[in-house]
Amino acid sequence: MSLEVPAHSSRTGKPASRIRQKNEQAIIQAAEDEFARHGYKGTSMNTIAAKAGLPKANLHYYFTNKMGLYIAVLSNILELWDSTFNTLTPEDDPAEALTRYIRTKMEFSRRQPQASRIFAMEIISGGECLSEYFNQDYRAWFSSRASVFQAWIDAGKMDPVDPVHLIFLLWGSTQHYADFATQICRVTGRTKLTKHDMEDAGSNLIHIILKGCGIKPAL
Amino acid sequence: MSLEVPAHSSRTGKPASRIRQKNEQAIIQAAEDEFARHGYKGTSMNTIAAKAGLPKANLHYYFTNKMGLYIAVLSNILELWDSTFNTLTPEDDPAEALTRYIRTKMEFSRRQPQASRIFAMEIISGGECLSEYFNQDYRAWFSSRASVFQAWIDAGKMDPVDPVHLIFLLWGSTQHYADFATQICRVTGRTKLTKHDMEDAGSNLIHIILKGCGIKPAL
DNA sequence: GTCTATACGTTGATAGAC
DNA sequence: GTCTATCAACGTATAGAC
Repeated sequence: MSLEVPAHSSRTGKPASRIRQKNEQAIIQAAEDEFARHGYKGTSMNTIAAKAGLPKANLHYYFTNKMGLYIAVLSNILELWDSTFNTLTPEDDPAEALTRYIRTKMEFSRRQPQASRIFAMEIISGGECLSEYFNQDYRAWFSSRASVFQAWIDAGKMDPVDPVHLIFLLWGSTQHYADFATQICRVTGRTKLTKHDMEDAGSNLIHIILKGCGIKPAL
Repeated sequence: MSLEVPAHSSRTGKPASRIRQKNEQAIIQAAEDEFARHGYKGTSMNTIAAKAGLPKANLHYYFTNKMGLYIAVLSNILELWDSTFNTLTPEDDPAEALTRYIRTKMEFSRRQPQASRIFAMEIISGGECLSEYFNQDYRAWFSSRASVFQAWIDAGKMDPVDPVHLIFLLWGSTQHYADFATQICRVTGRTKLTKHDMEDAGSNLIHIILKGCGIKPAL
C-alpha cells in the first residue's frame, strides 16, 4: 500500500553507512518542514539544504532529484499514517473501538502535524503523486473500514448513518486540529495547542460522534 | 446588461473602465485557480498571465506585485466567507439554526471549493497574510458565536459540549468536503462530488452533530 | 563520499516603445 | 493603457576537483 523507502542506497543497493543514514535523516527532516509549509512547488532545494546544514549538491547525491526527495518524504508519512488505521473490526465494541480510534488520530495530529499538513497540501494540489497510493488496494481497504460500521449497524449497535460519510467526519474533524492549528491558536488566543487542549478536543469529539451515532459510551 | 455602479481602481480610486474591470476579473479568476492548487510561493505570475490570456506585464500594471494580487484574491474570498457566517442567535431554535448553518457551509464547499482551498493553504503555510484578519474584532466575533451555543446550553436546549470545539467540528467537517474532494473522489470511485452527494453528506452531518449535542431535529 | 563551481532555465519585476 | 524586451535573482541540476 505504501510507496517504498529504500533502507539501502537507492543507487548502489549496498547497506546504508552511518553517515548516509544520518544525512538522509537530516535532509528528510528539513524537507518535511519546508514541504509542510509551502507544498511541493513552493519548496526549494536550496532552502532544504540550508536547513539541513549541507551543500545542496548532497541532496542530489542522496535523492536523485526534487521529486525523488518529495516521494521519500511522502512515503515516510504514509507508513506512519497506515500504521494507525487498521484497528477496527466488526467484533469490537463500537464505543470502545471508536473512542480508541479518535484518541489515536488526535494523538497523531498532535505529534505529527507536519505529516498531516504535507498530506493535506498534496491532496489540495491534486494528489497526483498519490495516484499510486489511491489504487485498487486502497479502495478495498477503505471499503473494509466502511463495512465494519455497516456490520455494527446491521447488528443494531448503532444508528444507520452512512458509513462512508462517518469516516470522512472522523478524518476531517481530527485532522482539522493538525492542519488548522494556526487558525485555532489565533482564534483562541493560544500560542500552541497543548497535550491537554488536544485531549479536551478529543473528548468533545468522542461525546458528540458516539452519541450522534447512537452508541452508548464505554464505561 | 445592467448599468451597475463601476468598481473603482484599487490604485487611483477613479472609476474603473469596462476593460479594466474585465481584465482584473480575468486575472483574479486565473490567480484563484493557481493559488488554490499551489499556494502563494508555488504559483508563478507567468502561469497566471498565460491562463488569463494577458502578457504578464499587465498583471503588474493592475496589481502592483505578486503579494498585491494574492491579497486581492484573499480579500475577495473573505468577503464571501464572512457573509455566510452570521446567522446564529441565542433566540434561534438550535435544531433549525444548526441545520441551516450546516447546509449553508456545505453549499459553500460545493460552490466555492477554490476559496476554501486557498484559505486552507494560507493557514497551513502559517497564515501570516491573514494576521490582519485574525484581529481583535475577529476574536470578538468568534467569542460571540461560541456564546450562542453557551446560551443554548444554559437554557437546557442542548448538552454541555464545549462551544469552541463544536465550532471547530462544524468547520472541519464541512470544509473537508471542499479541501479533500480529490481524496473523497478517489476513495469512492467518483469523478466529482455532485449536488446530491453533498446533500447526503450534509444530512449525515446534521444527524450526527445534532443528536450528538442532544438537540432534537427540527420537524 | 563530499563539496565547489557552474550551467542553464524560470522567476518577479521594470523600462520604454507603441 | 498595452505589450515587447530585458534584468538580476533564484530555481534545479550536474561536472569534476578533492
